[in-house]
Amino acid sequence: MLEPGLQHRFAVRDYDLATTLGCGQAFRWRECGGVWEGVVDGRWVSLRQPDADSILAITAAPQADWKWLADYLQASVELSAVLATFPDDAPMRAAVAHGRGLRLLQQEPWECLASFICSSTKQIVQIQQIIALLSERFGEAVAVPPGHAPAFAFPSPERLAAVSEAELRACKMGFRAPNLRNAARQVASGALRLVDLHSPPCAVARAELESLAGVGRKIADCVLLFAYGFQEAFPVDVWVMKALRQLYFPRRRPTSQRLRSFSETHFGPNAGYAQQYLFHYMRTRARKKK
DNA sequence: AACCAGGACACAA
DNA sequence: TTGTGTCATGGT
Repeated sequence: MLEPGLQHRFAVRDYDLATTLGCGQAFRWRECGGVWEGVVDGRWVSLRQPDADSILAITAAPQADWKWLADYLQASVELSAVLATFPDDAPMRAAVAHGRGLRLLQQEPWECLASFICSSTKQIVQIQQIIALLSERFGEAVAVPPGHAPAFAFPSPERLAAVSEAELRACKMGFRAPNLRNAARQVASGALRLVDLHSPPCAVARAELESLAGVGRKIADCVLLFAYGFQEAFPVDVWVMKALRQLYFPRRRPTSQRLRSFSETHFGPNAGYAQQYLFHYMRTRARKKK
């Protein structure tokens, strides 16, 4: 039996852990035989879902409380209430049926911002590789179970601000390196205060993020949605663009203006959540028809 | 072996 | 306002 404090059971409903951790919103999870290992807020953690009603967490160090992980997993969010706000149309029904139990996580803002700065025109497996290299090389070692391979926290903005562009490029991020370095400097210096982006309206927080080089509408929306919980943020990447064109405007040629206004009005107050279902659907449905 | 990937940006028309 | 080239790297 494990020491008390090293394990915890979260009671969940309508929660699919594998889909949630593997759907491309977070990049630090590795799955092995149904067990997912990752580092959240500098804590090594392994997760598994033995049955529909529970998620079991194991950590390497005793936890006084588990709020940090409950918040990250959004375990107490009533998913049915979210789904009820989605438009009742054929594409959305198909996407929801395909991604049962998919949840949005609540990630740490700096890690989320840095990760998505590295994400542009990269496949998810490559993003995972970049983030793994960054963490191994520049992150602090964290406590792991006895005999377990070492694990590392996501590197702080202060640490990354002190890393050379060449060292960042060596993590395979290519032309994104100067953008990450600049963002780290802005955050480390206090010029950009990420903690202050929780309070203002979404559009104001978005403008702050977009002031960074290499951060446009899409990456800003990912951070607004995945880290700050702005449910109206609707990141449009190549897959979601494909969903809009193929599923909602087949055999038409909508202007980009039209697509934008459509995506801003059609999906309701939890548009960002709906977006993640469309993204996952387009990316993983049978044989990934391109 | 081409084509594409959770883009952003400067610049052209 | 919309279209095109560029950036770096590797999966499919």
